[in-house]
Amino acid sequence: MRTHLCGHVGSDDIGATVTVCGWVARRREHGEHLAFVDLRDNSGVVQCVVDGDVDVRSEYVLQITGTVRQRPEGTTNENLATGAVEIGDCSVTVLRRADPPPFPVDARADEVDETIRLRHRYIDLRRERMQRNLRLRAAVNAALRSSMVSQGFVEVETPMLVPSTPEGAREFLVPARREPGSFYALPQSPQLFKQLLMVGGVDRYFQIARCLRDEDLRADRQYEFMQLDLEMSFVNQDDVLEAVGSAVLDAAEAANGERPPEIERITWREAMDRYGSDKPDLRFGMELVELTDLFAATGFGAFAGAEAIKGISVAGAAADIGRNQLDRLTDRAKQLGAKGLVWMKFTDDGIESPVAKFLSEDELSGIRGRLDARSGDLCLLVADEWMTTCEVLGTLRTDLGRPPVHQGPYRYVWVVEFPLFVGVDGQSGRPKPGHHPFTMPHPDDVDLIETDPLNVRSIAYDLVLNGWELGSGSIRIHEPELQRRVFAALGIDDTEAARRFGFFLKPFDYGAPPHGGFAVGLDRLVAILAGEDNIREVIAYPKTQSGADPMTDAPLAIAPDVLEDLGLRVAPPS
RNA sequence: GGUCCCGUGGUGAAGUCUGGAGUUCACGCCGGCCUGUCAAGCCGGAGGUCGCGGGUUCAAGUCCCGUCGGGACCGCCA
Repeated sequence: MRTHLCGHVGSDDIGATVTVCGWVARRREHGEHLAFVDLRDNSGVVQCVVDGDVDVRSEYVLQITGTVRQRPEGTTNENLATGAVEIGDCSVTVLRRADPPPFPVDARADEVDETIRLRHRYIDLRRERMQRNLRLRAAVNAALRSSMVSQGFVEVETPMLVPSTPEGAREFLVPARREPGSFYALPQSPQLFKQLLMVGGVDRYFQIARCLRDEDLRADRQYEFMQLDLEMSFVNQDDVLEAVGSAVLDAAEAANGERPPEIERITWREAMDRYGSDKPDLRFGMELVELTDLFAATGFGAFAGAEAIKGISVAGAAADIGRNQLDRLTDRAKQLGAKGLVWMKFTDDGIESPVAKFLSEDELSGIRGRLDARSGDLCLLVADEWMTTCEVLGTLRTDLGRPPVHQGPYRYVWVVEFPLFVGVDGQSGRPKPGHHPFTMPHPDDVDLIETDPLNVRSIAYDLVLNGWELGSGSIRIHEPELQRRVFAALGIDDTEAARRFGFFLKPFDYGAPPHGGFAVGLDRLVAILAGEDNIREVIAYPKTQSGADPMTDAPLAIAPDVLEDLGLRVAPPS
């Protein structure tokens, strides 16, 4: 139907007769003898000069045949890739008339209510931004797949109808028609299948896998999302990081034409200490500063005996942040679990702070020195348990200092040595698994499993980019004795383990190789590479925060006879 | 489950704090004029349940209560 794509018509084609197809992006009519039609397809826009009486409206679908020619002197359009030429002497075929679109099909739609964009997503997708994002996503996808294949990974598909397991995220359930009352679950990840592929001798598995979790949606979370999922046998942590890292850097290079530097590493403890987050954004400073030792003998009650006292310095913020905002920061700190927030403004006149009078000269000068505070800086201090102090200041750090996601540079970082257990279950009093219960403990800490579980590190690691968690993985336990000890710490005895994980662990007895793996969140990776701060912008048909699709109106009520067939009955609303 | 913000012709906004006629601006749409424009220009026109329901008031887009929808965040996401 066509000889050229609109965006590809150029000076090389001058004199040629071409046929292009596309949508009317804009038209400019100059009476009965002259009109300009900007025709758009996925490659861009080209100006066509048509007779004035052709009935052509916005978004009509046209086939245009004409002759490419240089534009007359002084009429070239620098803002258009094809702006040096135009298609003249056009004959126009209207392939489909179109109603006026509900919103402008150009950059102005960036300001349009997202519900309206999603209701008419097929129109939204015509826009350059959406086309660019979809293509970037496809390029990242292709690069990841190519990288994995070249590294010897085998692409294996795993089922979408899987057994329900009580662990982890809430699952979507699918009724089993042939067995009323029984259900499949949609996989929250291919976790158990990929580990069993290792038992099955696949050695190196990968999949660009769809995962489904029935948890509340966020800017970086959808019910359905994609992961580059992988698992490897006979490997240690370095082998996994190397494989994942080169795939991700290959993809980043494919997306932006520039290969990021090697990915640096930081331990979980250092990330918490310095950035107050297990997903540190390394693009900016404002690091947390250790102050605990300054107050070993303090007379200030709020600081006395605190496990950790830390501070951050917000350069030049003393004048900008008023009392009102400081109160809000204090509220925020309390919401996050801190007992309070101490602020200090360092000015030419000295120190302004509600607690200055409780602190000694040495303490004040110590704070100022450690935080390297200059006149005009605002310092925020928290004294609490170590974890709380770190997390609260880490959140305030990003609240106050974080650049927009599209602002470079890209700072990839591995966060390693996550704790094996995090926190304590309120009911059982037992520690809770940090990653999942099959995660390998750090070899140096194995003896602490029984004596000091909360200080056991694990061979679990995250990949972080500009403060977003891109993915996580671990080396898995493959020996039954070690697995038994970890289960014991979690309060799971042999009977319980067999009941809950038997289908998964029994195969290991037939010969599980040492193995480990990783999963990269594809939507997040693509969003950041595309400069979007919301993964919906890189998903063709995303759902709203309440899980609805304004285009199809899913989810919908189901007819009673269909439910009957599945052996289901809907309970009346309570 | 919770906190905060938003909802006004097809689209984006102003109007809401401090109640007084559906008022205004830009884009789009319809009609007319126009032979070199380019997010064309000029002239004219149409288009509204101010998300929905209730309340206060002589009077509600505006104040109060509820509800629905959207967004950001907390919880949740082993």
